[in-house]
Amino acid sequence: MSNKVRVRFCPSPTGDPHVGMVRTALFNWAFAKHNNGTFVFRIEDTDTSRDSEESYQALLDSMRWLGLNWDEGPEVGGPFGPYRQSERMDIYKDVAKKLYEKGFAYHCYCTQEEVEERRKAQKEKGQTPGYDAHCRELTDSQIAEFKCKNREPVLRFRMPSKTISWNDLVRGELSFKHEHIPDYVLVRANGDPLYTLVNPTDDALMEITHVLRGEDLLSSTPRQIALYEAFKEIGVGKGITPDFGHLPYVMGEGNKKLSKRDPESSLLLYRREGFLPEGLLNYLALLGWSFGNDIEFFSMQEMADNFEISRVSANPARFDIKKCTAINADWIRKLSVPELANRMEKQLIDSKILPNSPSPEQKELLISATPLVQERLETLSQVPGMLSFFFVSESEFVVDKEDAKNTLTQDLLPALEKSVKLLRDIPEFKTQSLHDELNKLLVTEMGLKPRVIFTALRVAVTGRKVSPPLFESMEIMGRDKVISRIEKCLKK
RNA sequence: GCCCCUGUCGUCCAGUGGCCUAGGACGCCGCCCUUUCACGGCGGUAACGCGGGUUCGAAUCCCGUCGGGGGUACCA
Repeated sequence: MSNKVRVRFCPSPTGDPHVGMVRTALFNWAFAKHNNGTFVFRIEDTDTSRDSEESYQALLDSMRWLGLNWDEGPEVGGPFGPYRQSERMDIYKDVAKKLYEKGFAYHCYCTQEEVEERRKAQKEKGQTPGYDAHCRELTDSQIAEFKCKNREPVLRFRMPSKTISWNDLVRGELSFKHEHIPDYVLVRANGDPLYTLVNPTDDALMEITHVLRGEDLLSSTPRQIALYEAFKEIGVGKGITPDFGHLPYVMGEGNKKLSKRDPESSLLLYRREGFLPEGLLNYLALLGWSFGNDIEFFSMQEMADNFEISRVSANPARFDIKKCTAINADWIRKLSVPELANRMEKQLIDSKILPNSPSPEQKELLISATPLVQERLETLSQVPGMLSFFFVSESEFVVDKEDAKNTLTQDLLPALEKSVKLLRDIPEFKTQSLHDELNKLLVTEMGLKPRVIFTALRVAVTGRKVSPPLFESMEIMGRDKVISRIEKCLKK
């Protein structure tokens, strides 16, 4: 069991969770499940200036909403905890010390300005800019001199002079020459450990075997691999370097990476807009991965069963809201009626159309209305607009002005009057007989166009041109409500 | 500038030397169904960035070129 797959998802709690992040989490999750491995959830909150408790909570909440359950991590625990980096500072301090003592890292006294200036000079000469190893071999007297100037050193990693290559899980063989990977900072002058140190440290300590992360981390991989080799020497972790796989970007409109700042990248937005976690995840899975056949509609479990990392594409994918919506609509249609009704209920409560605890009658009404809208919903946010007419009281009910224009016209009033009479007398207030009788009266006898008169009735009864099927809606509402609404129109 | 990644319909994905006159999905257009809108059904639209090779044969291999993205931090 020692070669068990262990992967991690390790976001920073800064700002709202976004869809690119979800995609990364999903692929890690699927990879873990597929390989019967462990999915570790770790919080990288070492940057106190940017992290917030609020984001942290939003992160956990989002992961739970999506159903991306973790085997180890916050609130779940596990043998490698704690899983929040802010609680692991002593560990990093210790690793940094070992690195320094064994000569894998050194103190660098250069100021940021000095480094920047030399970088500029390198650029002008057409060289790869980067730290020039200035402080690699300082003498004691040089160090003493810096100390006199009250300079606090940063801790820099001593990159080995060799080409570093690895077989990327999604991109294949990759290699970087040592002159392009300068010595980099592990610990700030003020003592704060950086991502460059804490991320590999925790991966090593948590015995992570596969690192699946965004393409943006691609260029930092060689330095991490070198760090792992040092870890092996100083006994941090089990001495294994994980396999790396770099996932392509999720792009927004145009050609830019979907960043946290883009509103359309916020997971919360999609949640608010009434996307189902199933639908969103299904769509995100398609961004960079496929079964290899033409199947595009699948559950997370099916994805996990079939997830091959080698099938992940390396090219960036644009997030297409239209397709995401289409898949979401498929998922809505796939839900069972009680399940959909349940989710719609939440939506209706949130938009104040239903009270916090709906009455049994309201619940029943919702259940019977659900099949009528199931195939016309794309997102849950459309529910209130489509169903409110069922629930509002007669005094609150209003006909949409725009929709009434050109549909509820003067010349149709006689027909509506006759309809009311018919509705009052019809023995069976059921879909079929309503359809038959109204059709007979209005179309056959009065010679009206079905399209015209039924649209008028629809607007009168539901308040909208677009609504659940008319006769079904009438049956569900019941005789009194239907008649009262038509009469209301007649009075005007 | 330097380094790295990447390049098939508008978008996402399929395609790893002949099954490709390039397939599916979303979008868009048209038709059918129909009491509106949808749903569903049917059909259409539309792509291998470019130039050289290699080969009997290339979207698939090689070289070049152009384009897109990222990195080049005491960010991640």
